[in-house]
Amino acid sequence: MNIGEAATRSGVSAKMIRYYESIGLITPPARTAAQYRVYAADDVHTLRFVRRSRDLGFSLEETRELLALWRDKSRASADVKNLAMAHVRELEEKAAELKAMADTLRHLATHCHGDHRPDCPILADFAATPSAQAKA
Amino acid sequence: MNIGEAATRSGVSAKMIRYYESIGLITPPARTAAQYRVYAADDVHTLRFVRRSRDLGFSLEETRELLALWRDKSRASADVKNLAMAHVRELEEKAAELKAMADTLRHLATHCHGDHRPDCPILADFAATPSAQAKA
DNA sequence: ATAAGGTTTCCCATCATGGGAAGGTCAAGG
DNA sequence: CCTTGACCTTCCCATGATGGGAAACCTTAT
Repeated sequence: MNIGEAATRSGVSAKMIRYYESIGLITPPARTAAQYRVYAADDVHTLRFVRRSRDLGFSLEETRELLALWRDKSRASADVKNLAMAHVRELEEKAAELKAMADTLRHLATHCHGDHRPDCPILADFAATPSAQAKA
Repeated sequence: MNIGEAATRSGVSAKMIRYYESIGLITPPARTAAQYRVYAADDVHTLRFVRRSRDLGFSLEETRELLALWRDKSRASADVKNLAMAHVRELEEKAAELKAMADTLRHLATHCHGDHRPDCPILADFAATPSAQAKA
């Protein structure tokens, strides 16, 4: 199948498939006489794997490791679990950070009248010295 | 004061100060005969404002709007509040997304032995067809 | 034969930040 | 007066993952 079909089937854009190939994440497929890339069903599996990994927030470098583990039939499941749990912690940290920002801002907003008057504690906080600021 | 001192006092790197100037976020300061940028105390306030805005997850474009509102003494606080609350919702959405990813992954990991054996439901899920996957 | 649509490579843009080079400047101390 | 070191200047490049688009080529169906 051509790259377009592989893209549709895997949910990875053709643009990204070429990019993944260029950085060595996936192996270059065969080519037709006219240089068209030709993919097999198995390549679509790999692409779906990558897609899934990306959807779960793994970077391409992490995805590369996961792919290697996936292909290594003799790897220990502990290796996979460690990588996954480390990632879980990162995700949870980032989520907590965003939540903290939202909480700070929401708190500031509750003290803002939100009417036609100009004075607003949100901007006042932004302009204040760091020591006097609401904690993020 | 020179850019270095402004950077230290505001918590914005000299590199970023120059960048903010280049994109018109902040106004170009005066220069010495030798082309050194000269900042006033007020410029440091502005930089701190930007820093604070960034720390709370606003993009530079959003920061630009906030700065404009800050400087516009006649703006309605409702405008600020609307902008802030829209951002709060964005932050909370992103946080929820990350949390969902973490939950999915954590769930998959609980079913992974995490020992020397090779079989691992995490990778199995990654390789599965989308319809059969744990929900993110 | 021609048109439509797929494919190729290549370059550019995003967003916010950092790194580093090559060169100019300033202040302190010998 | 000159050197040294710490600043400053501009300019270019890199990141990470993705998209946009151009110019050229291929394929397939009419």
